[in-house]
Formats: sequence, C-alpha cells, structure tokens
Amino acid sequence: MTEIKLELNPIITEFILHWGEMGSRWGINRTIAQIHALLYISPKALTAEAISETLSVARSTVSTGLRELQSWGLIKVVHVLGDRKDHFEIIGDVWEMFRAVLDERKRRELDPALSMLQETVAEFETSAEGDPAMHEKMIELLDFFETASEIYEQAQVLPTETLVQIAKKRDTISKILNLATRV
Amino acid sequence: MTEIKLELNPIITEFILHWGEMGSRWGINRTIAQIHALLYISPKALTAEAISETLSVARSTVSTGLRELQSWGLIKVVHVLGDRKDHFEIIGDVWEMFRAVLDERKRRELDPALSMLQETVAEFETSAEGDPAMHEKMIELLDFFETASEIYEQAQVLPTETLVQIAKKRDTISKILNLATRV
DNA sequence: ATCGAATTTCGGTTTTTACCGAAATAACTG
DNA sequence: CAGTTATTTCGGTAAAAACCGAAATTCGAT
Repeated sequence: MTEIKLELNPIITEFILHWGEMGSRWGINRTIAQIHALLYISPKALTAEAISETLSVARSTVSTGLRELQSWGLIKVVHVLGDRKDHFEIIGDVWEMFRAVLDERKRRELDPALSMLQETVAEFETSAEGDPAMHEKMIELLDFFETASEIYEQAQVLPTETLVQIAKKRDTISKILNLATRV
Repeated sequence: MTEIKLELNPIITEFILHWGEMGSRWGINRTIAQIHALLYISPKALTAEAISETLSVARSTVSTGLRELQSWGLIKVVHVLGDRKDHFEIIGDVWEMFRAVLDERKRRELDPALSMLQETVAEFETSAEGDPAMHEKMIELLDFFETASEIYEQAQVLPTETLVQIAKKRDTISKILNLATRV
C-alpha cells in the first residue's frame, strides 16, 4: 500500500541498531536513538511515516520520539513542495550534534544539581547541626561542579576548528598548558 | 537488634535522594547512585549491612551495588581491626571520582562504538554497494569519534591543578588558544 | 464550514529493569 | 573441621519504562 519503507542495506541496519544500543546505555531511549541514527545517515529528510515503516515502530511512537529529538535541538521540520507531510532532518554536523546534546544535558541535569548543592551547603551552614566532615564533603562537591561548569562554558564557545586542530597534534594540550601557567 | 542504622539529618537525606535521581538520569541505577552518595558523605567506611539499613534496601541489592561501584573503580574494601565485615569507602577526591567515571564510560561505550564505526566504514568500502552519501556520513562520524577520543586522552593526563587554574580565570581557554595556533 | 489527511494524546499492554528474600557459597573462628 | 557469620547467587515479583493502536485533535484544502 504505502510504498515508503526505506530499504536499508545490512551494514546500515547494523549501524542503526548499534546506535540505539549505545543510546540506551547513555540513558537515551533506544528507539529514539534509532530514529536519530536513521535521520543521521539519510541523505534526505524523512516523514514520520517513512521512519515508522522503516524501523517497524508504531506511528505514534515515532511522533513522540521526533518531538523529543526536537526538544534536544537535534532535528528540525522541513517541508517539501507538493507534500503536506512534515519531513524531518538532522540539524548541523556531528560536532553541532554533540554540542547540542552536551548543552541540553548540562541544562537539564548539571545545572539543577548545582543549585541543589548550593542550597544544601547553605542549609548546612545555617542549621549548624550537621557533621562538619559532611559539610566539608559537600563544599568539595559544590566546588567541583562549579569548576566543571566553568570549564564547560569556556570550552563551549571554542570553534570546532580549534578543537580539531588540537586533537590532530599529539601533546598539543600539554604544550599549551605550559604556556597556560603564564597567562 | 542491629544497632547500625545511620541517622541522617534531613539535608543529607535530601542530598542522597537527589544524587540517586541524577544518577538515574545519566543511566546509572538509582539505588547504586544512592549507595555512592552515602559513601561519599560518610566520614568513615561503612559495612554493607549499615548501608542496607540506612537506605532501607535489601542486603543483596547492596551487595550487587557495591560490586558495580567497585567495577567502576569508585569504591574499595577496607578492613577494620576486630571486625570481620567488609567495610567500603570512596576512592580519591571528587576529581578522581569523575575521572574514574569518564574513563570507564569511555572504555565501556565510546571505544566499542569506535571499533563498530571503523568496521562499518571498512565494510562500506569493500562492499561498494552503499549510498555514497551515507558513506560520507559514516566517515564524518568516525572522524568525530576519533578526534573526541584523542582530545579526551590528552585532557585525561592533565593534573587537576591545571584544570582548576584554568577554570578560575575566566577566558583563560580562549587566550591560551590564541597561542595554540602557534604551537 | 466540511471533508480528509496528518499528527498527537492517552489508556492499556508488553517489555525491561530493579528489587527482594531464601538458599547456596564462602570466609572466618575457636 | 564443625559451627557461625558474612557474602553472593538466583528465581520470582514488583516497579518502571517503552510501545502500540484507537480515538481525538489539529491542520489544510476545497
């Protein structure tokens, strides 16, 4: 009937499955990760229906998955002339993709943890009935998170170019950091 | 009967619950994360039984959790004189803790993904029946992972000191990278 | 406005994951 | 080398997450 199911060669199928597997280990819904993988390798934007048929998952599941992926800033809707359906495609290249994921995770999980810790430490200092050793530990943790957050924000704004360049040349980071102490 | 249940003040309890919550979002078992939190704030090493009672989870669950935490290199067994029981405590400070987690995740998830991609790309090139656009995408992805892996390994060996120093001084990274292009 | 196609919502079901507690095993003590 | 205490294994159960498909809603064209 609907002739929209994509024929994937076995290698690609394998890839999609692996990607789903990997996603689920990182706390991302397996199916959603598969949808993402499919959109990633697809040369053109796909409809929800095509995704549904290609991956053999319910249309409604795809719908939910696509919205989740959109909320992560990983995909976007595009329209094609003469077709009423929404088509979906990946936003940006791999680097942007991973930045989006990191940004979102920071926003969703790190930042809340940070405020939680700040609150905890504050309460600790007012109530004055907690073990001082525990107090110490909490501060240590808070410091860490603040520092990590800071580093992330700094790395955040670096152009991809620079990062690649650093990676290509072994020991670049170490060398740079010898200079760093003098900045 | 057994008088080993720790009395936690509400702030600490809150902290442990939050930590568990956070862990579960990052794909780590909630209970295991709670055990980890408890050991983290505890000034002294704890027995499995004490953990079990304090968190109100089955002794066997604690056993499994502790082994998992050990496999992540996050805790270790210690012995106290005059007590047959195993006692458990956190290894290292917060920085070492997060390094351990990153290392382990890299080893468990990134590295396998990397070899998967290498294999996929290789097959793509021999079979020669895949969409060239897809081929391109796979290569892009592989490149990314290799680069990321490389960066991680470089950052990996940096002393904590240096990282903290960078974080403390805003824009340090940008400044450093102006130098970087000349390295 | 009305019809038809596309999308989303939602209750119920399936699948997966986490957890408990009994039984088995291992480790220690006298 | 019993007997005891500590730990782990494991089968069953409970809780949570994912998924489906029907019904409701939205959207667009006529």
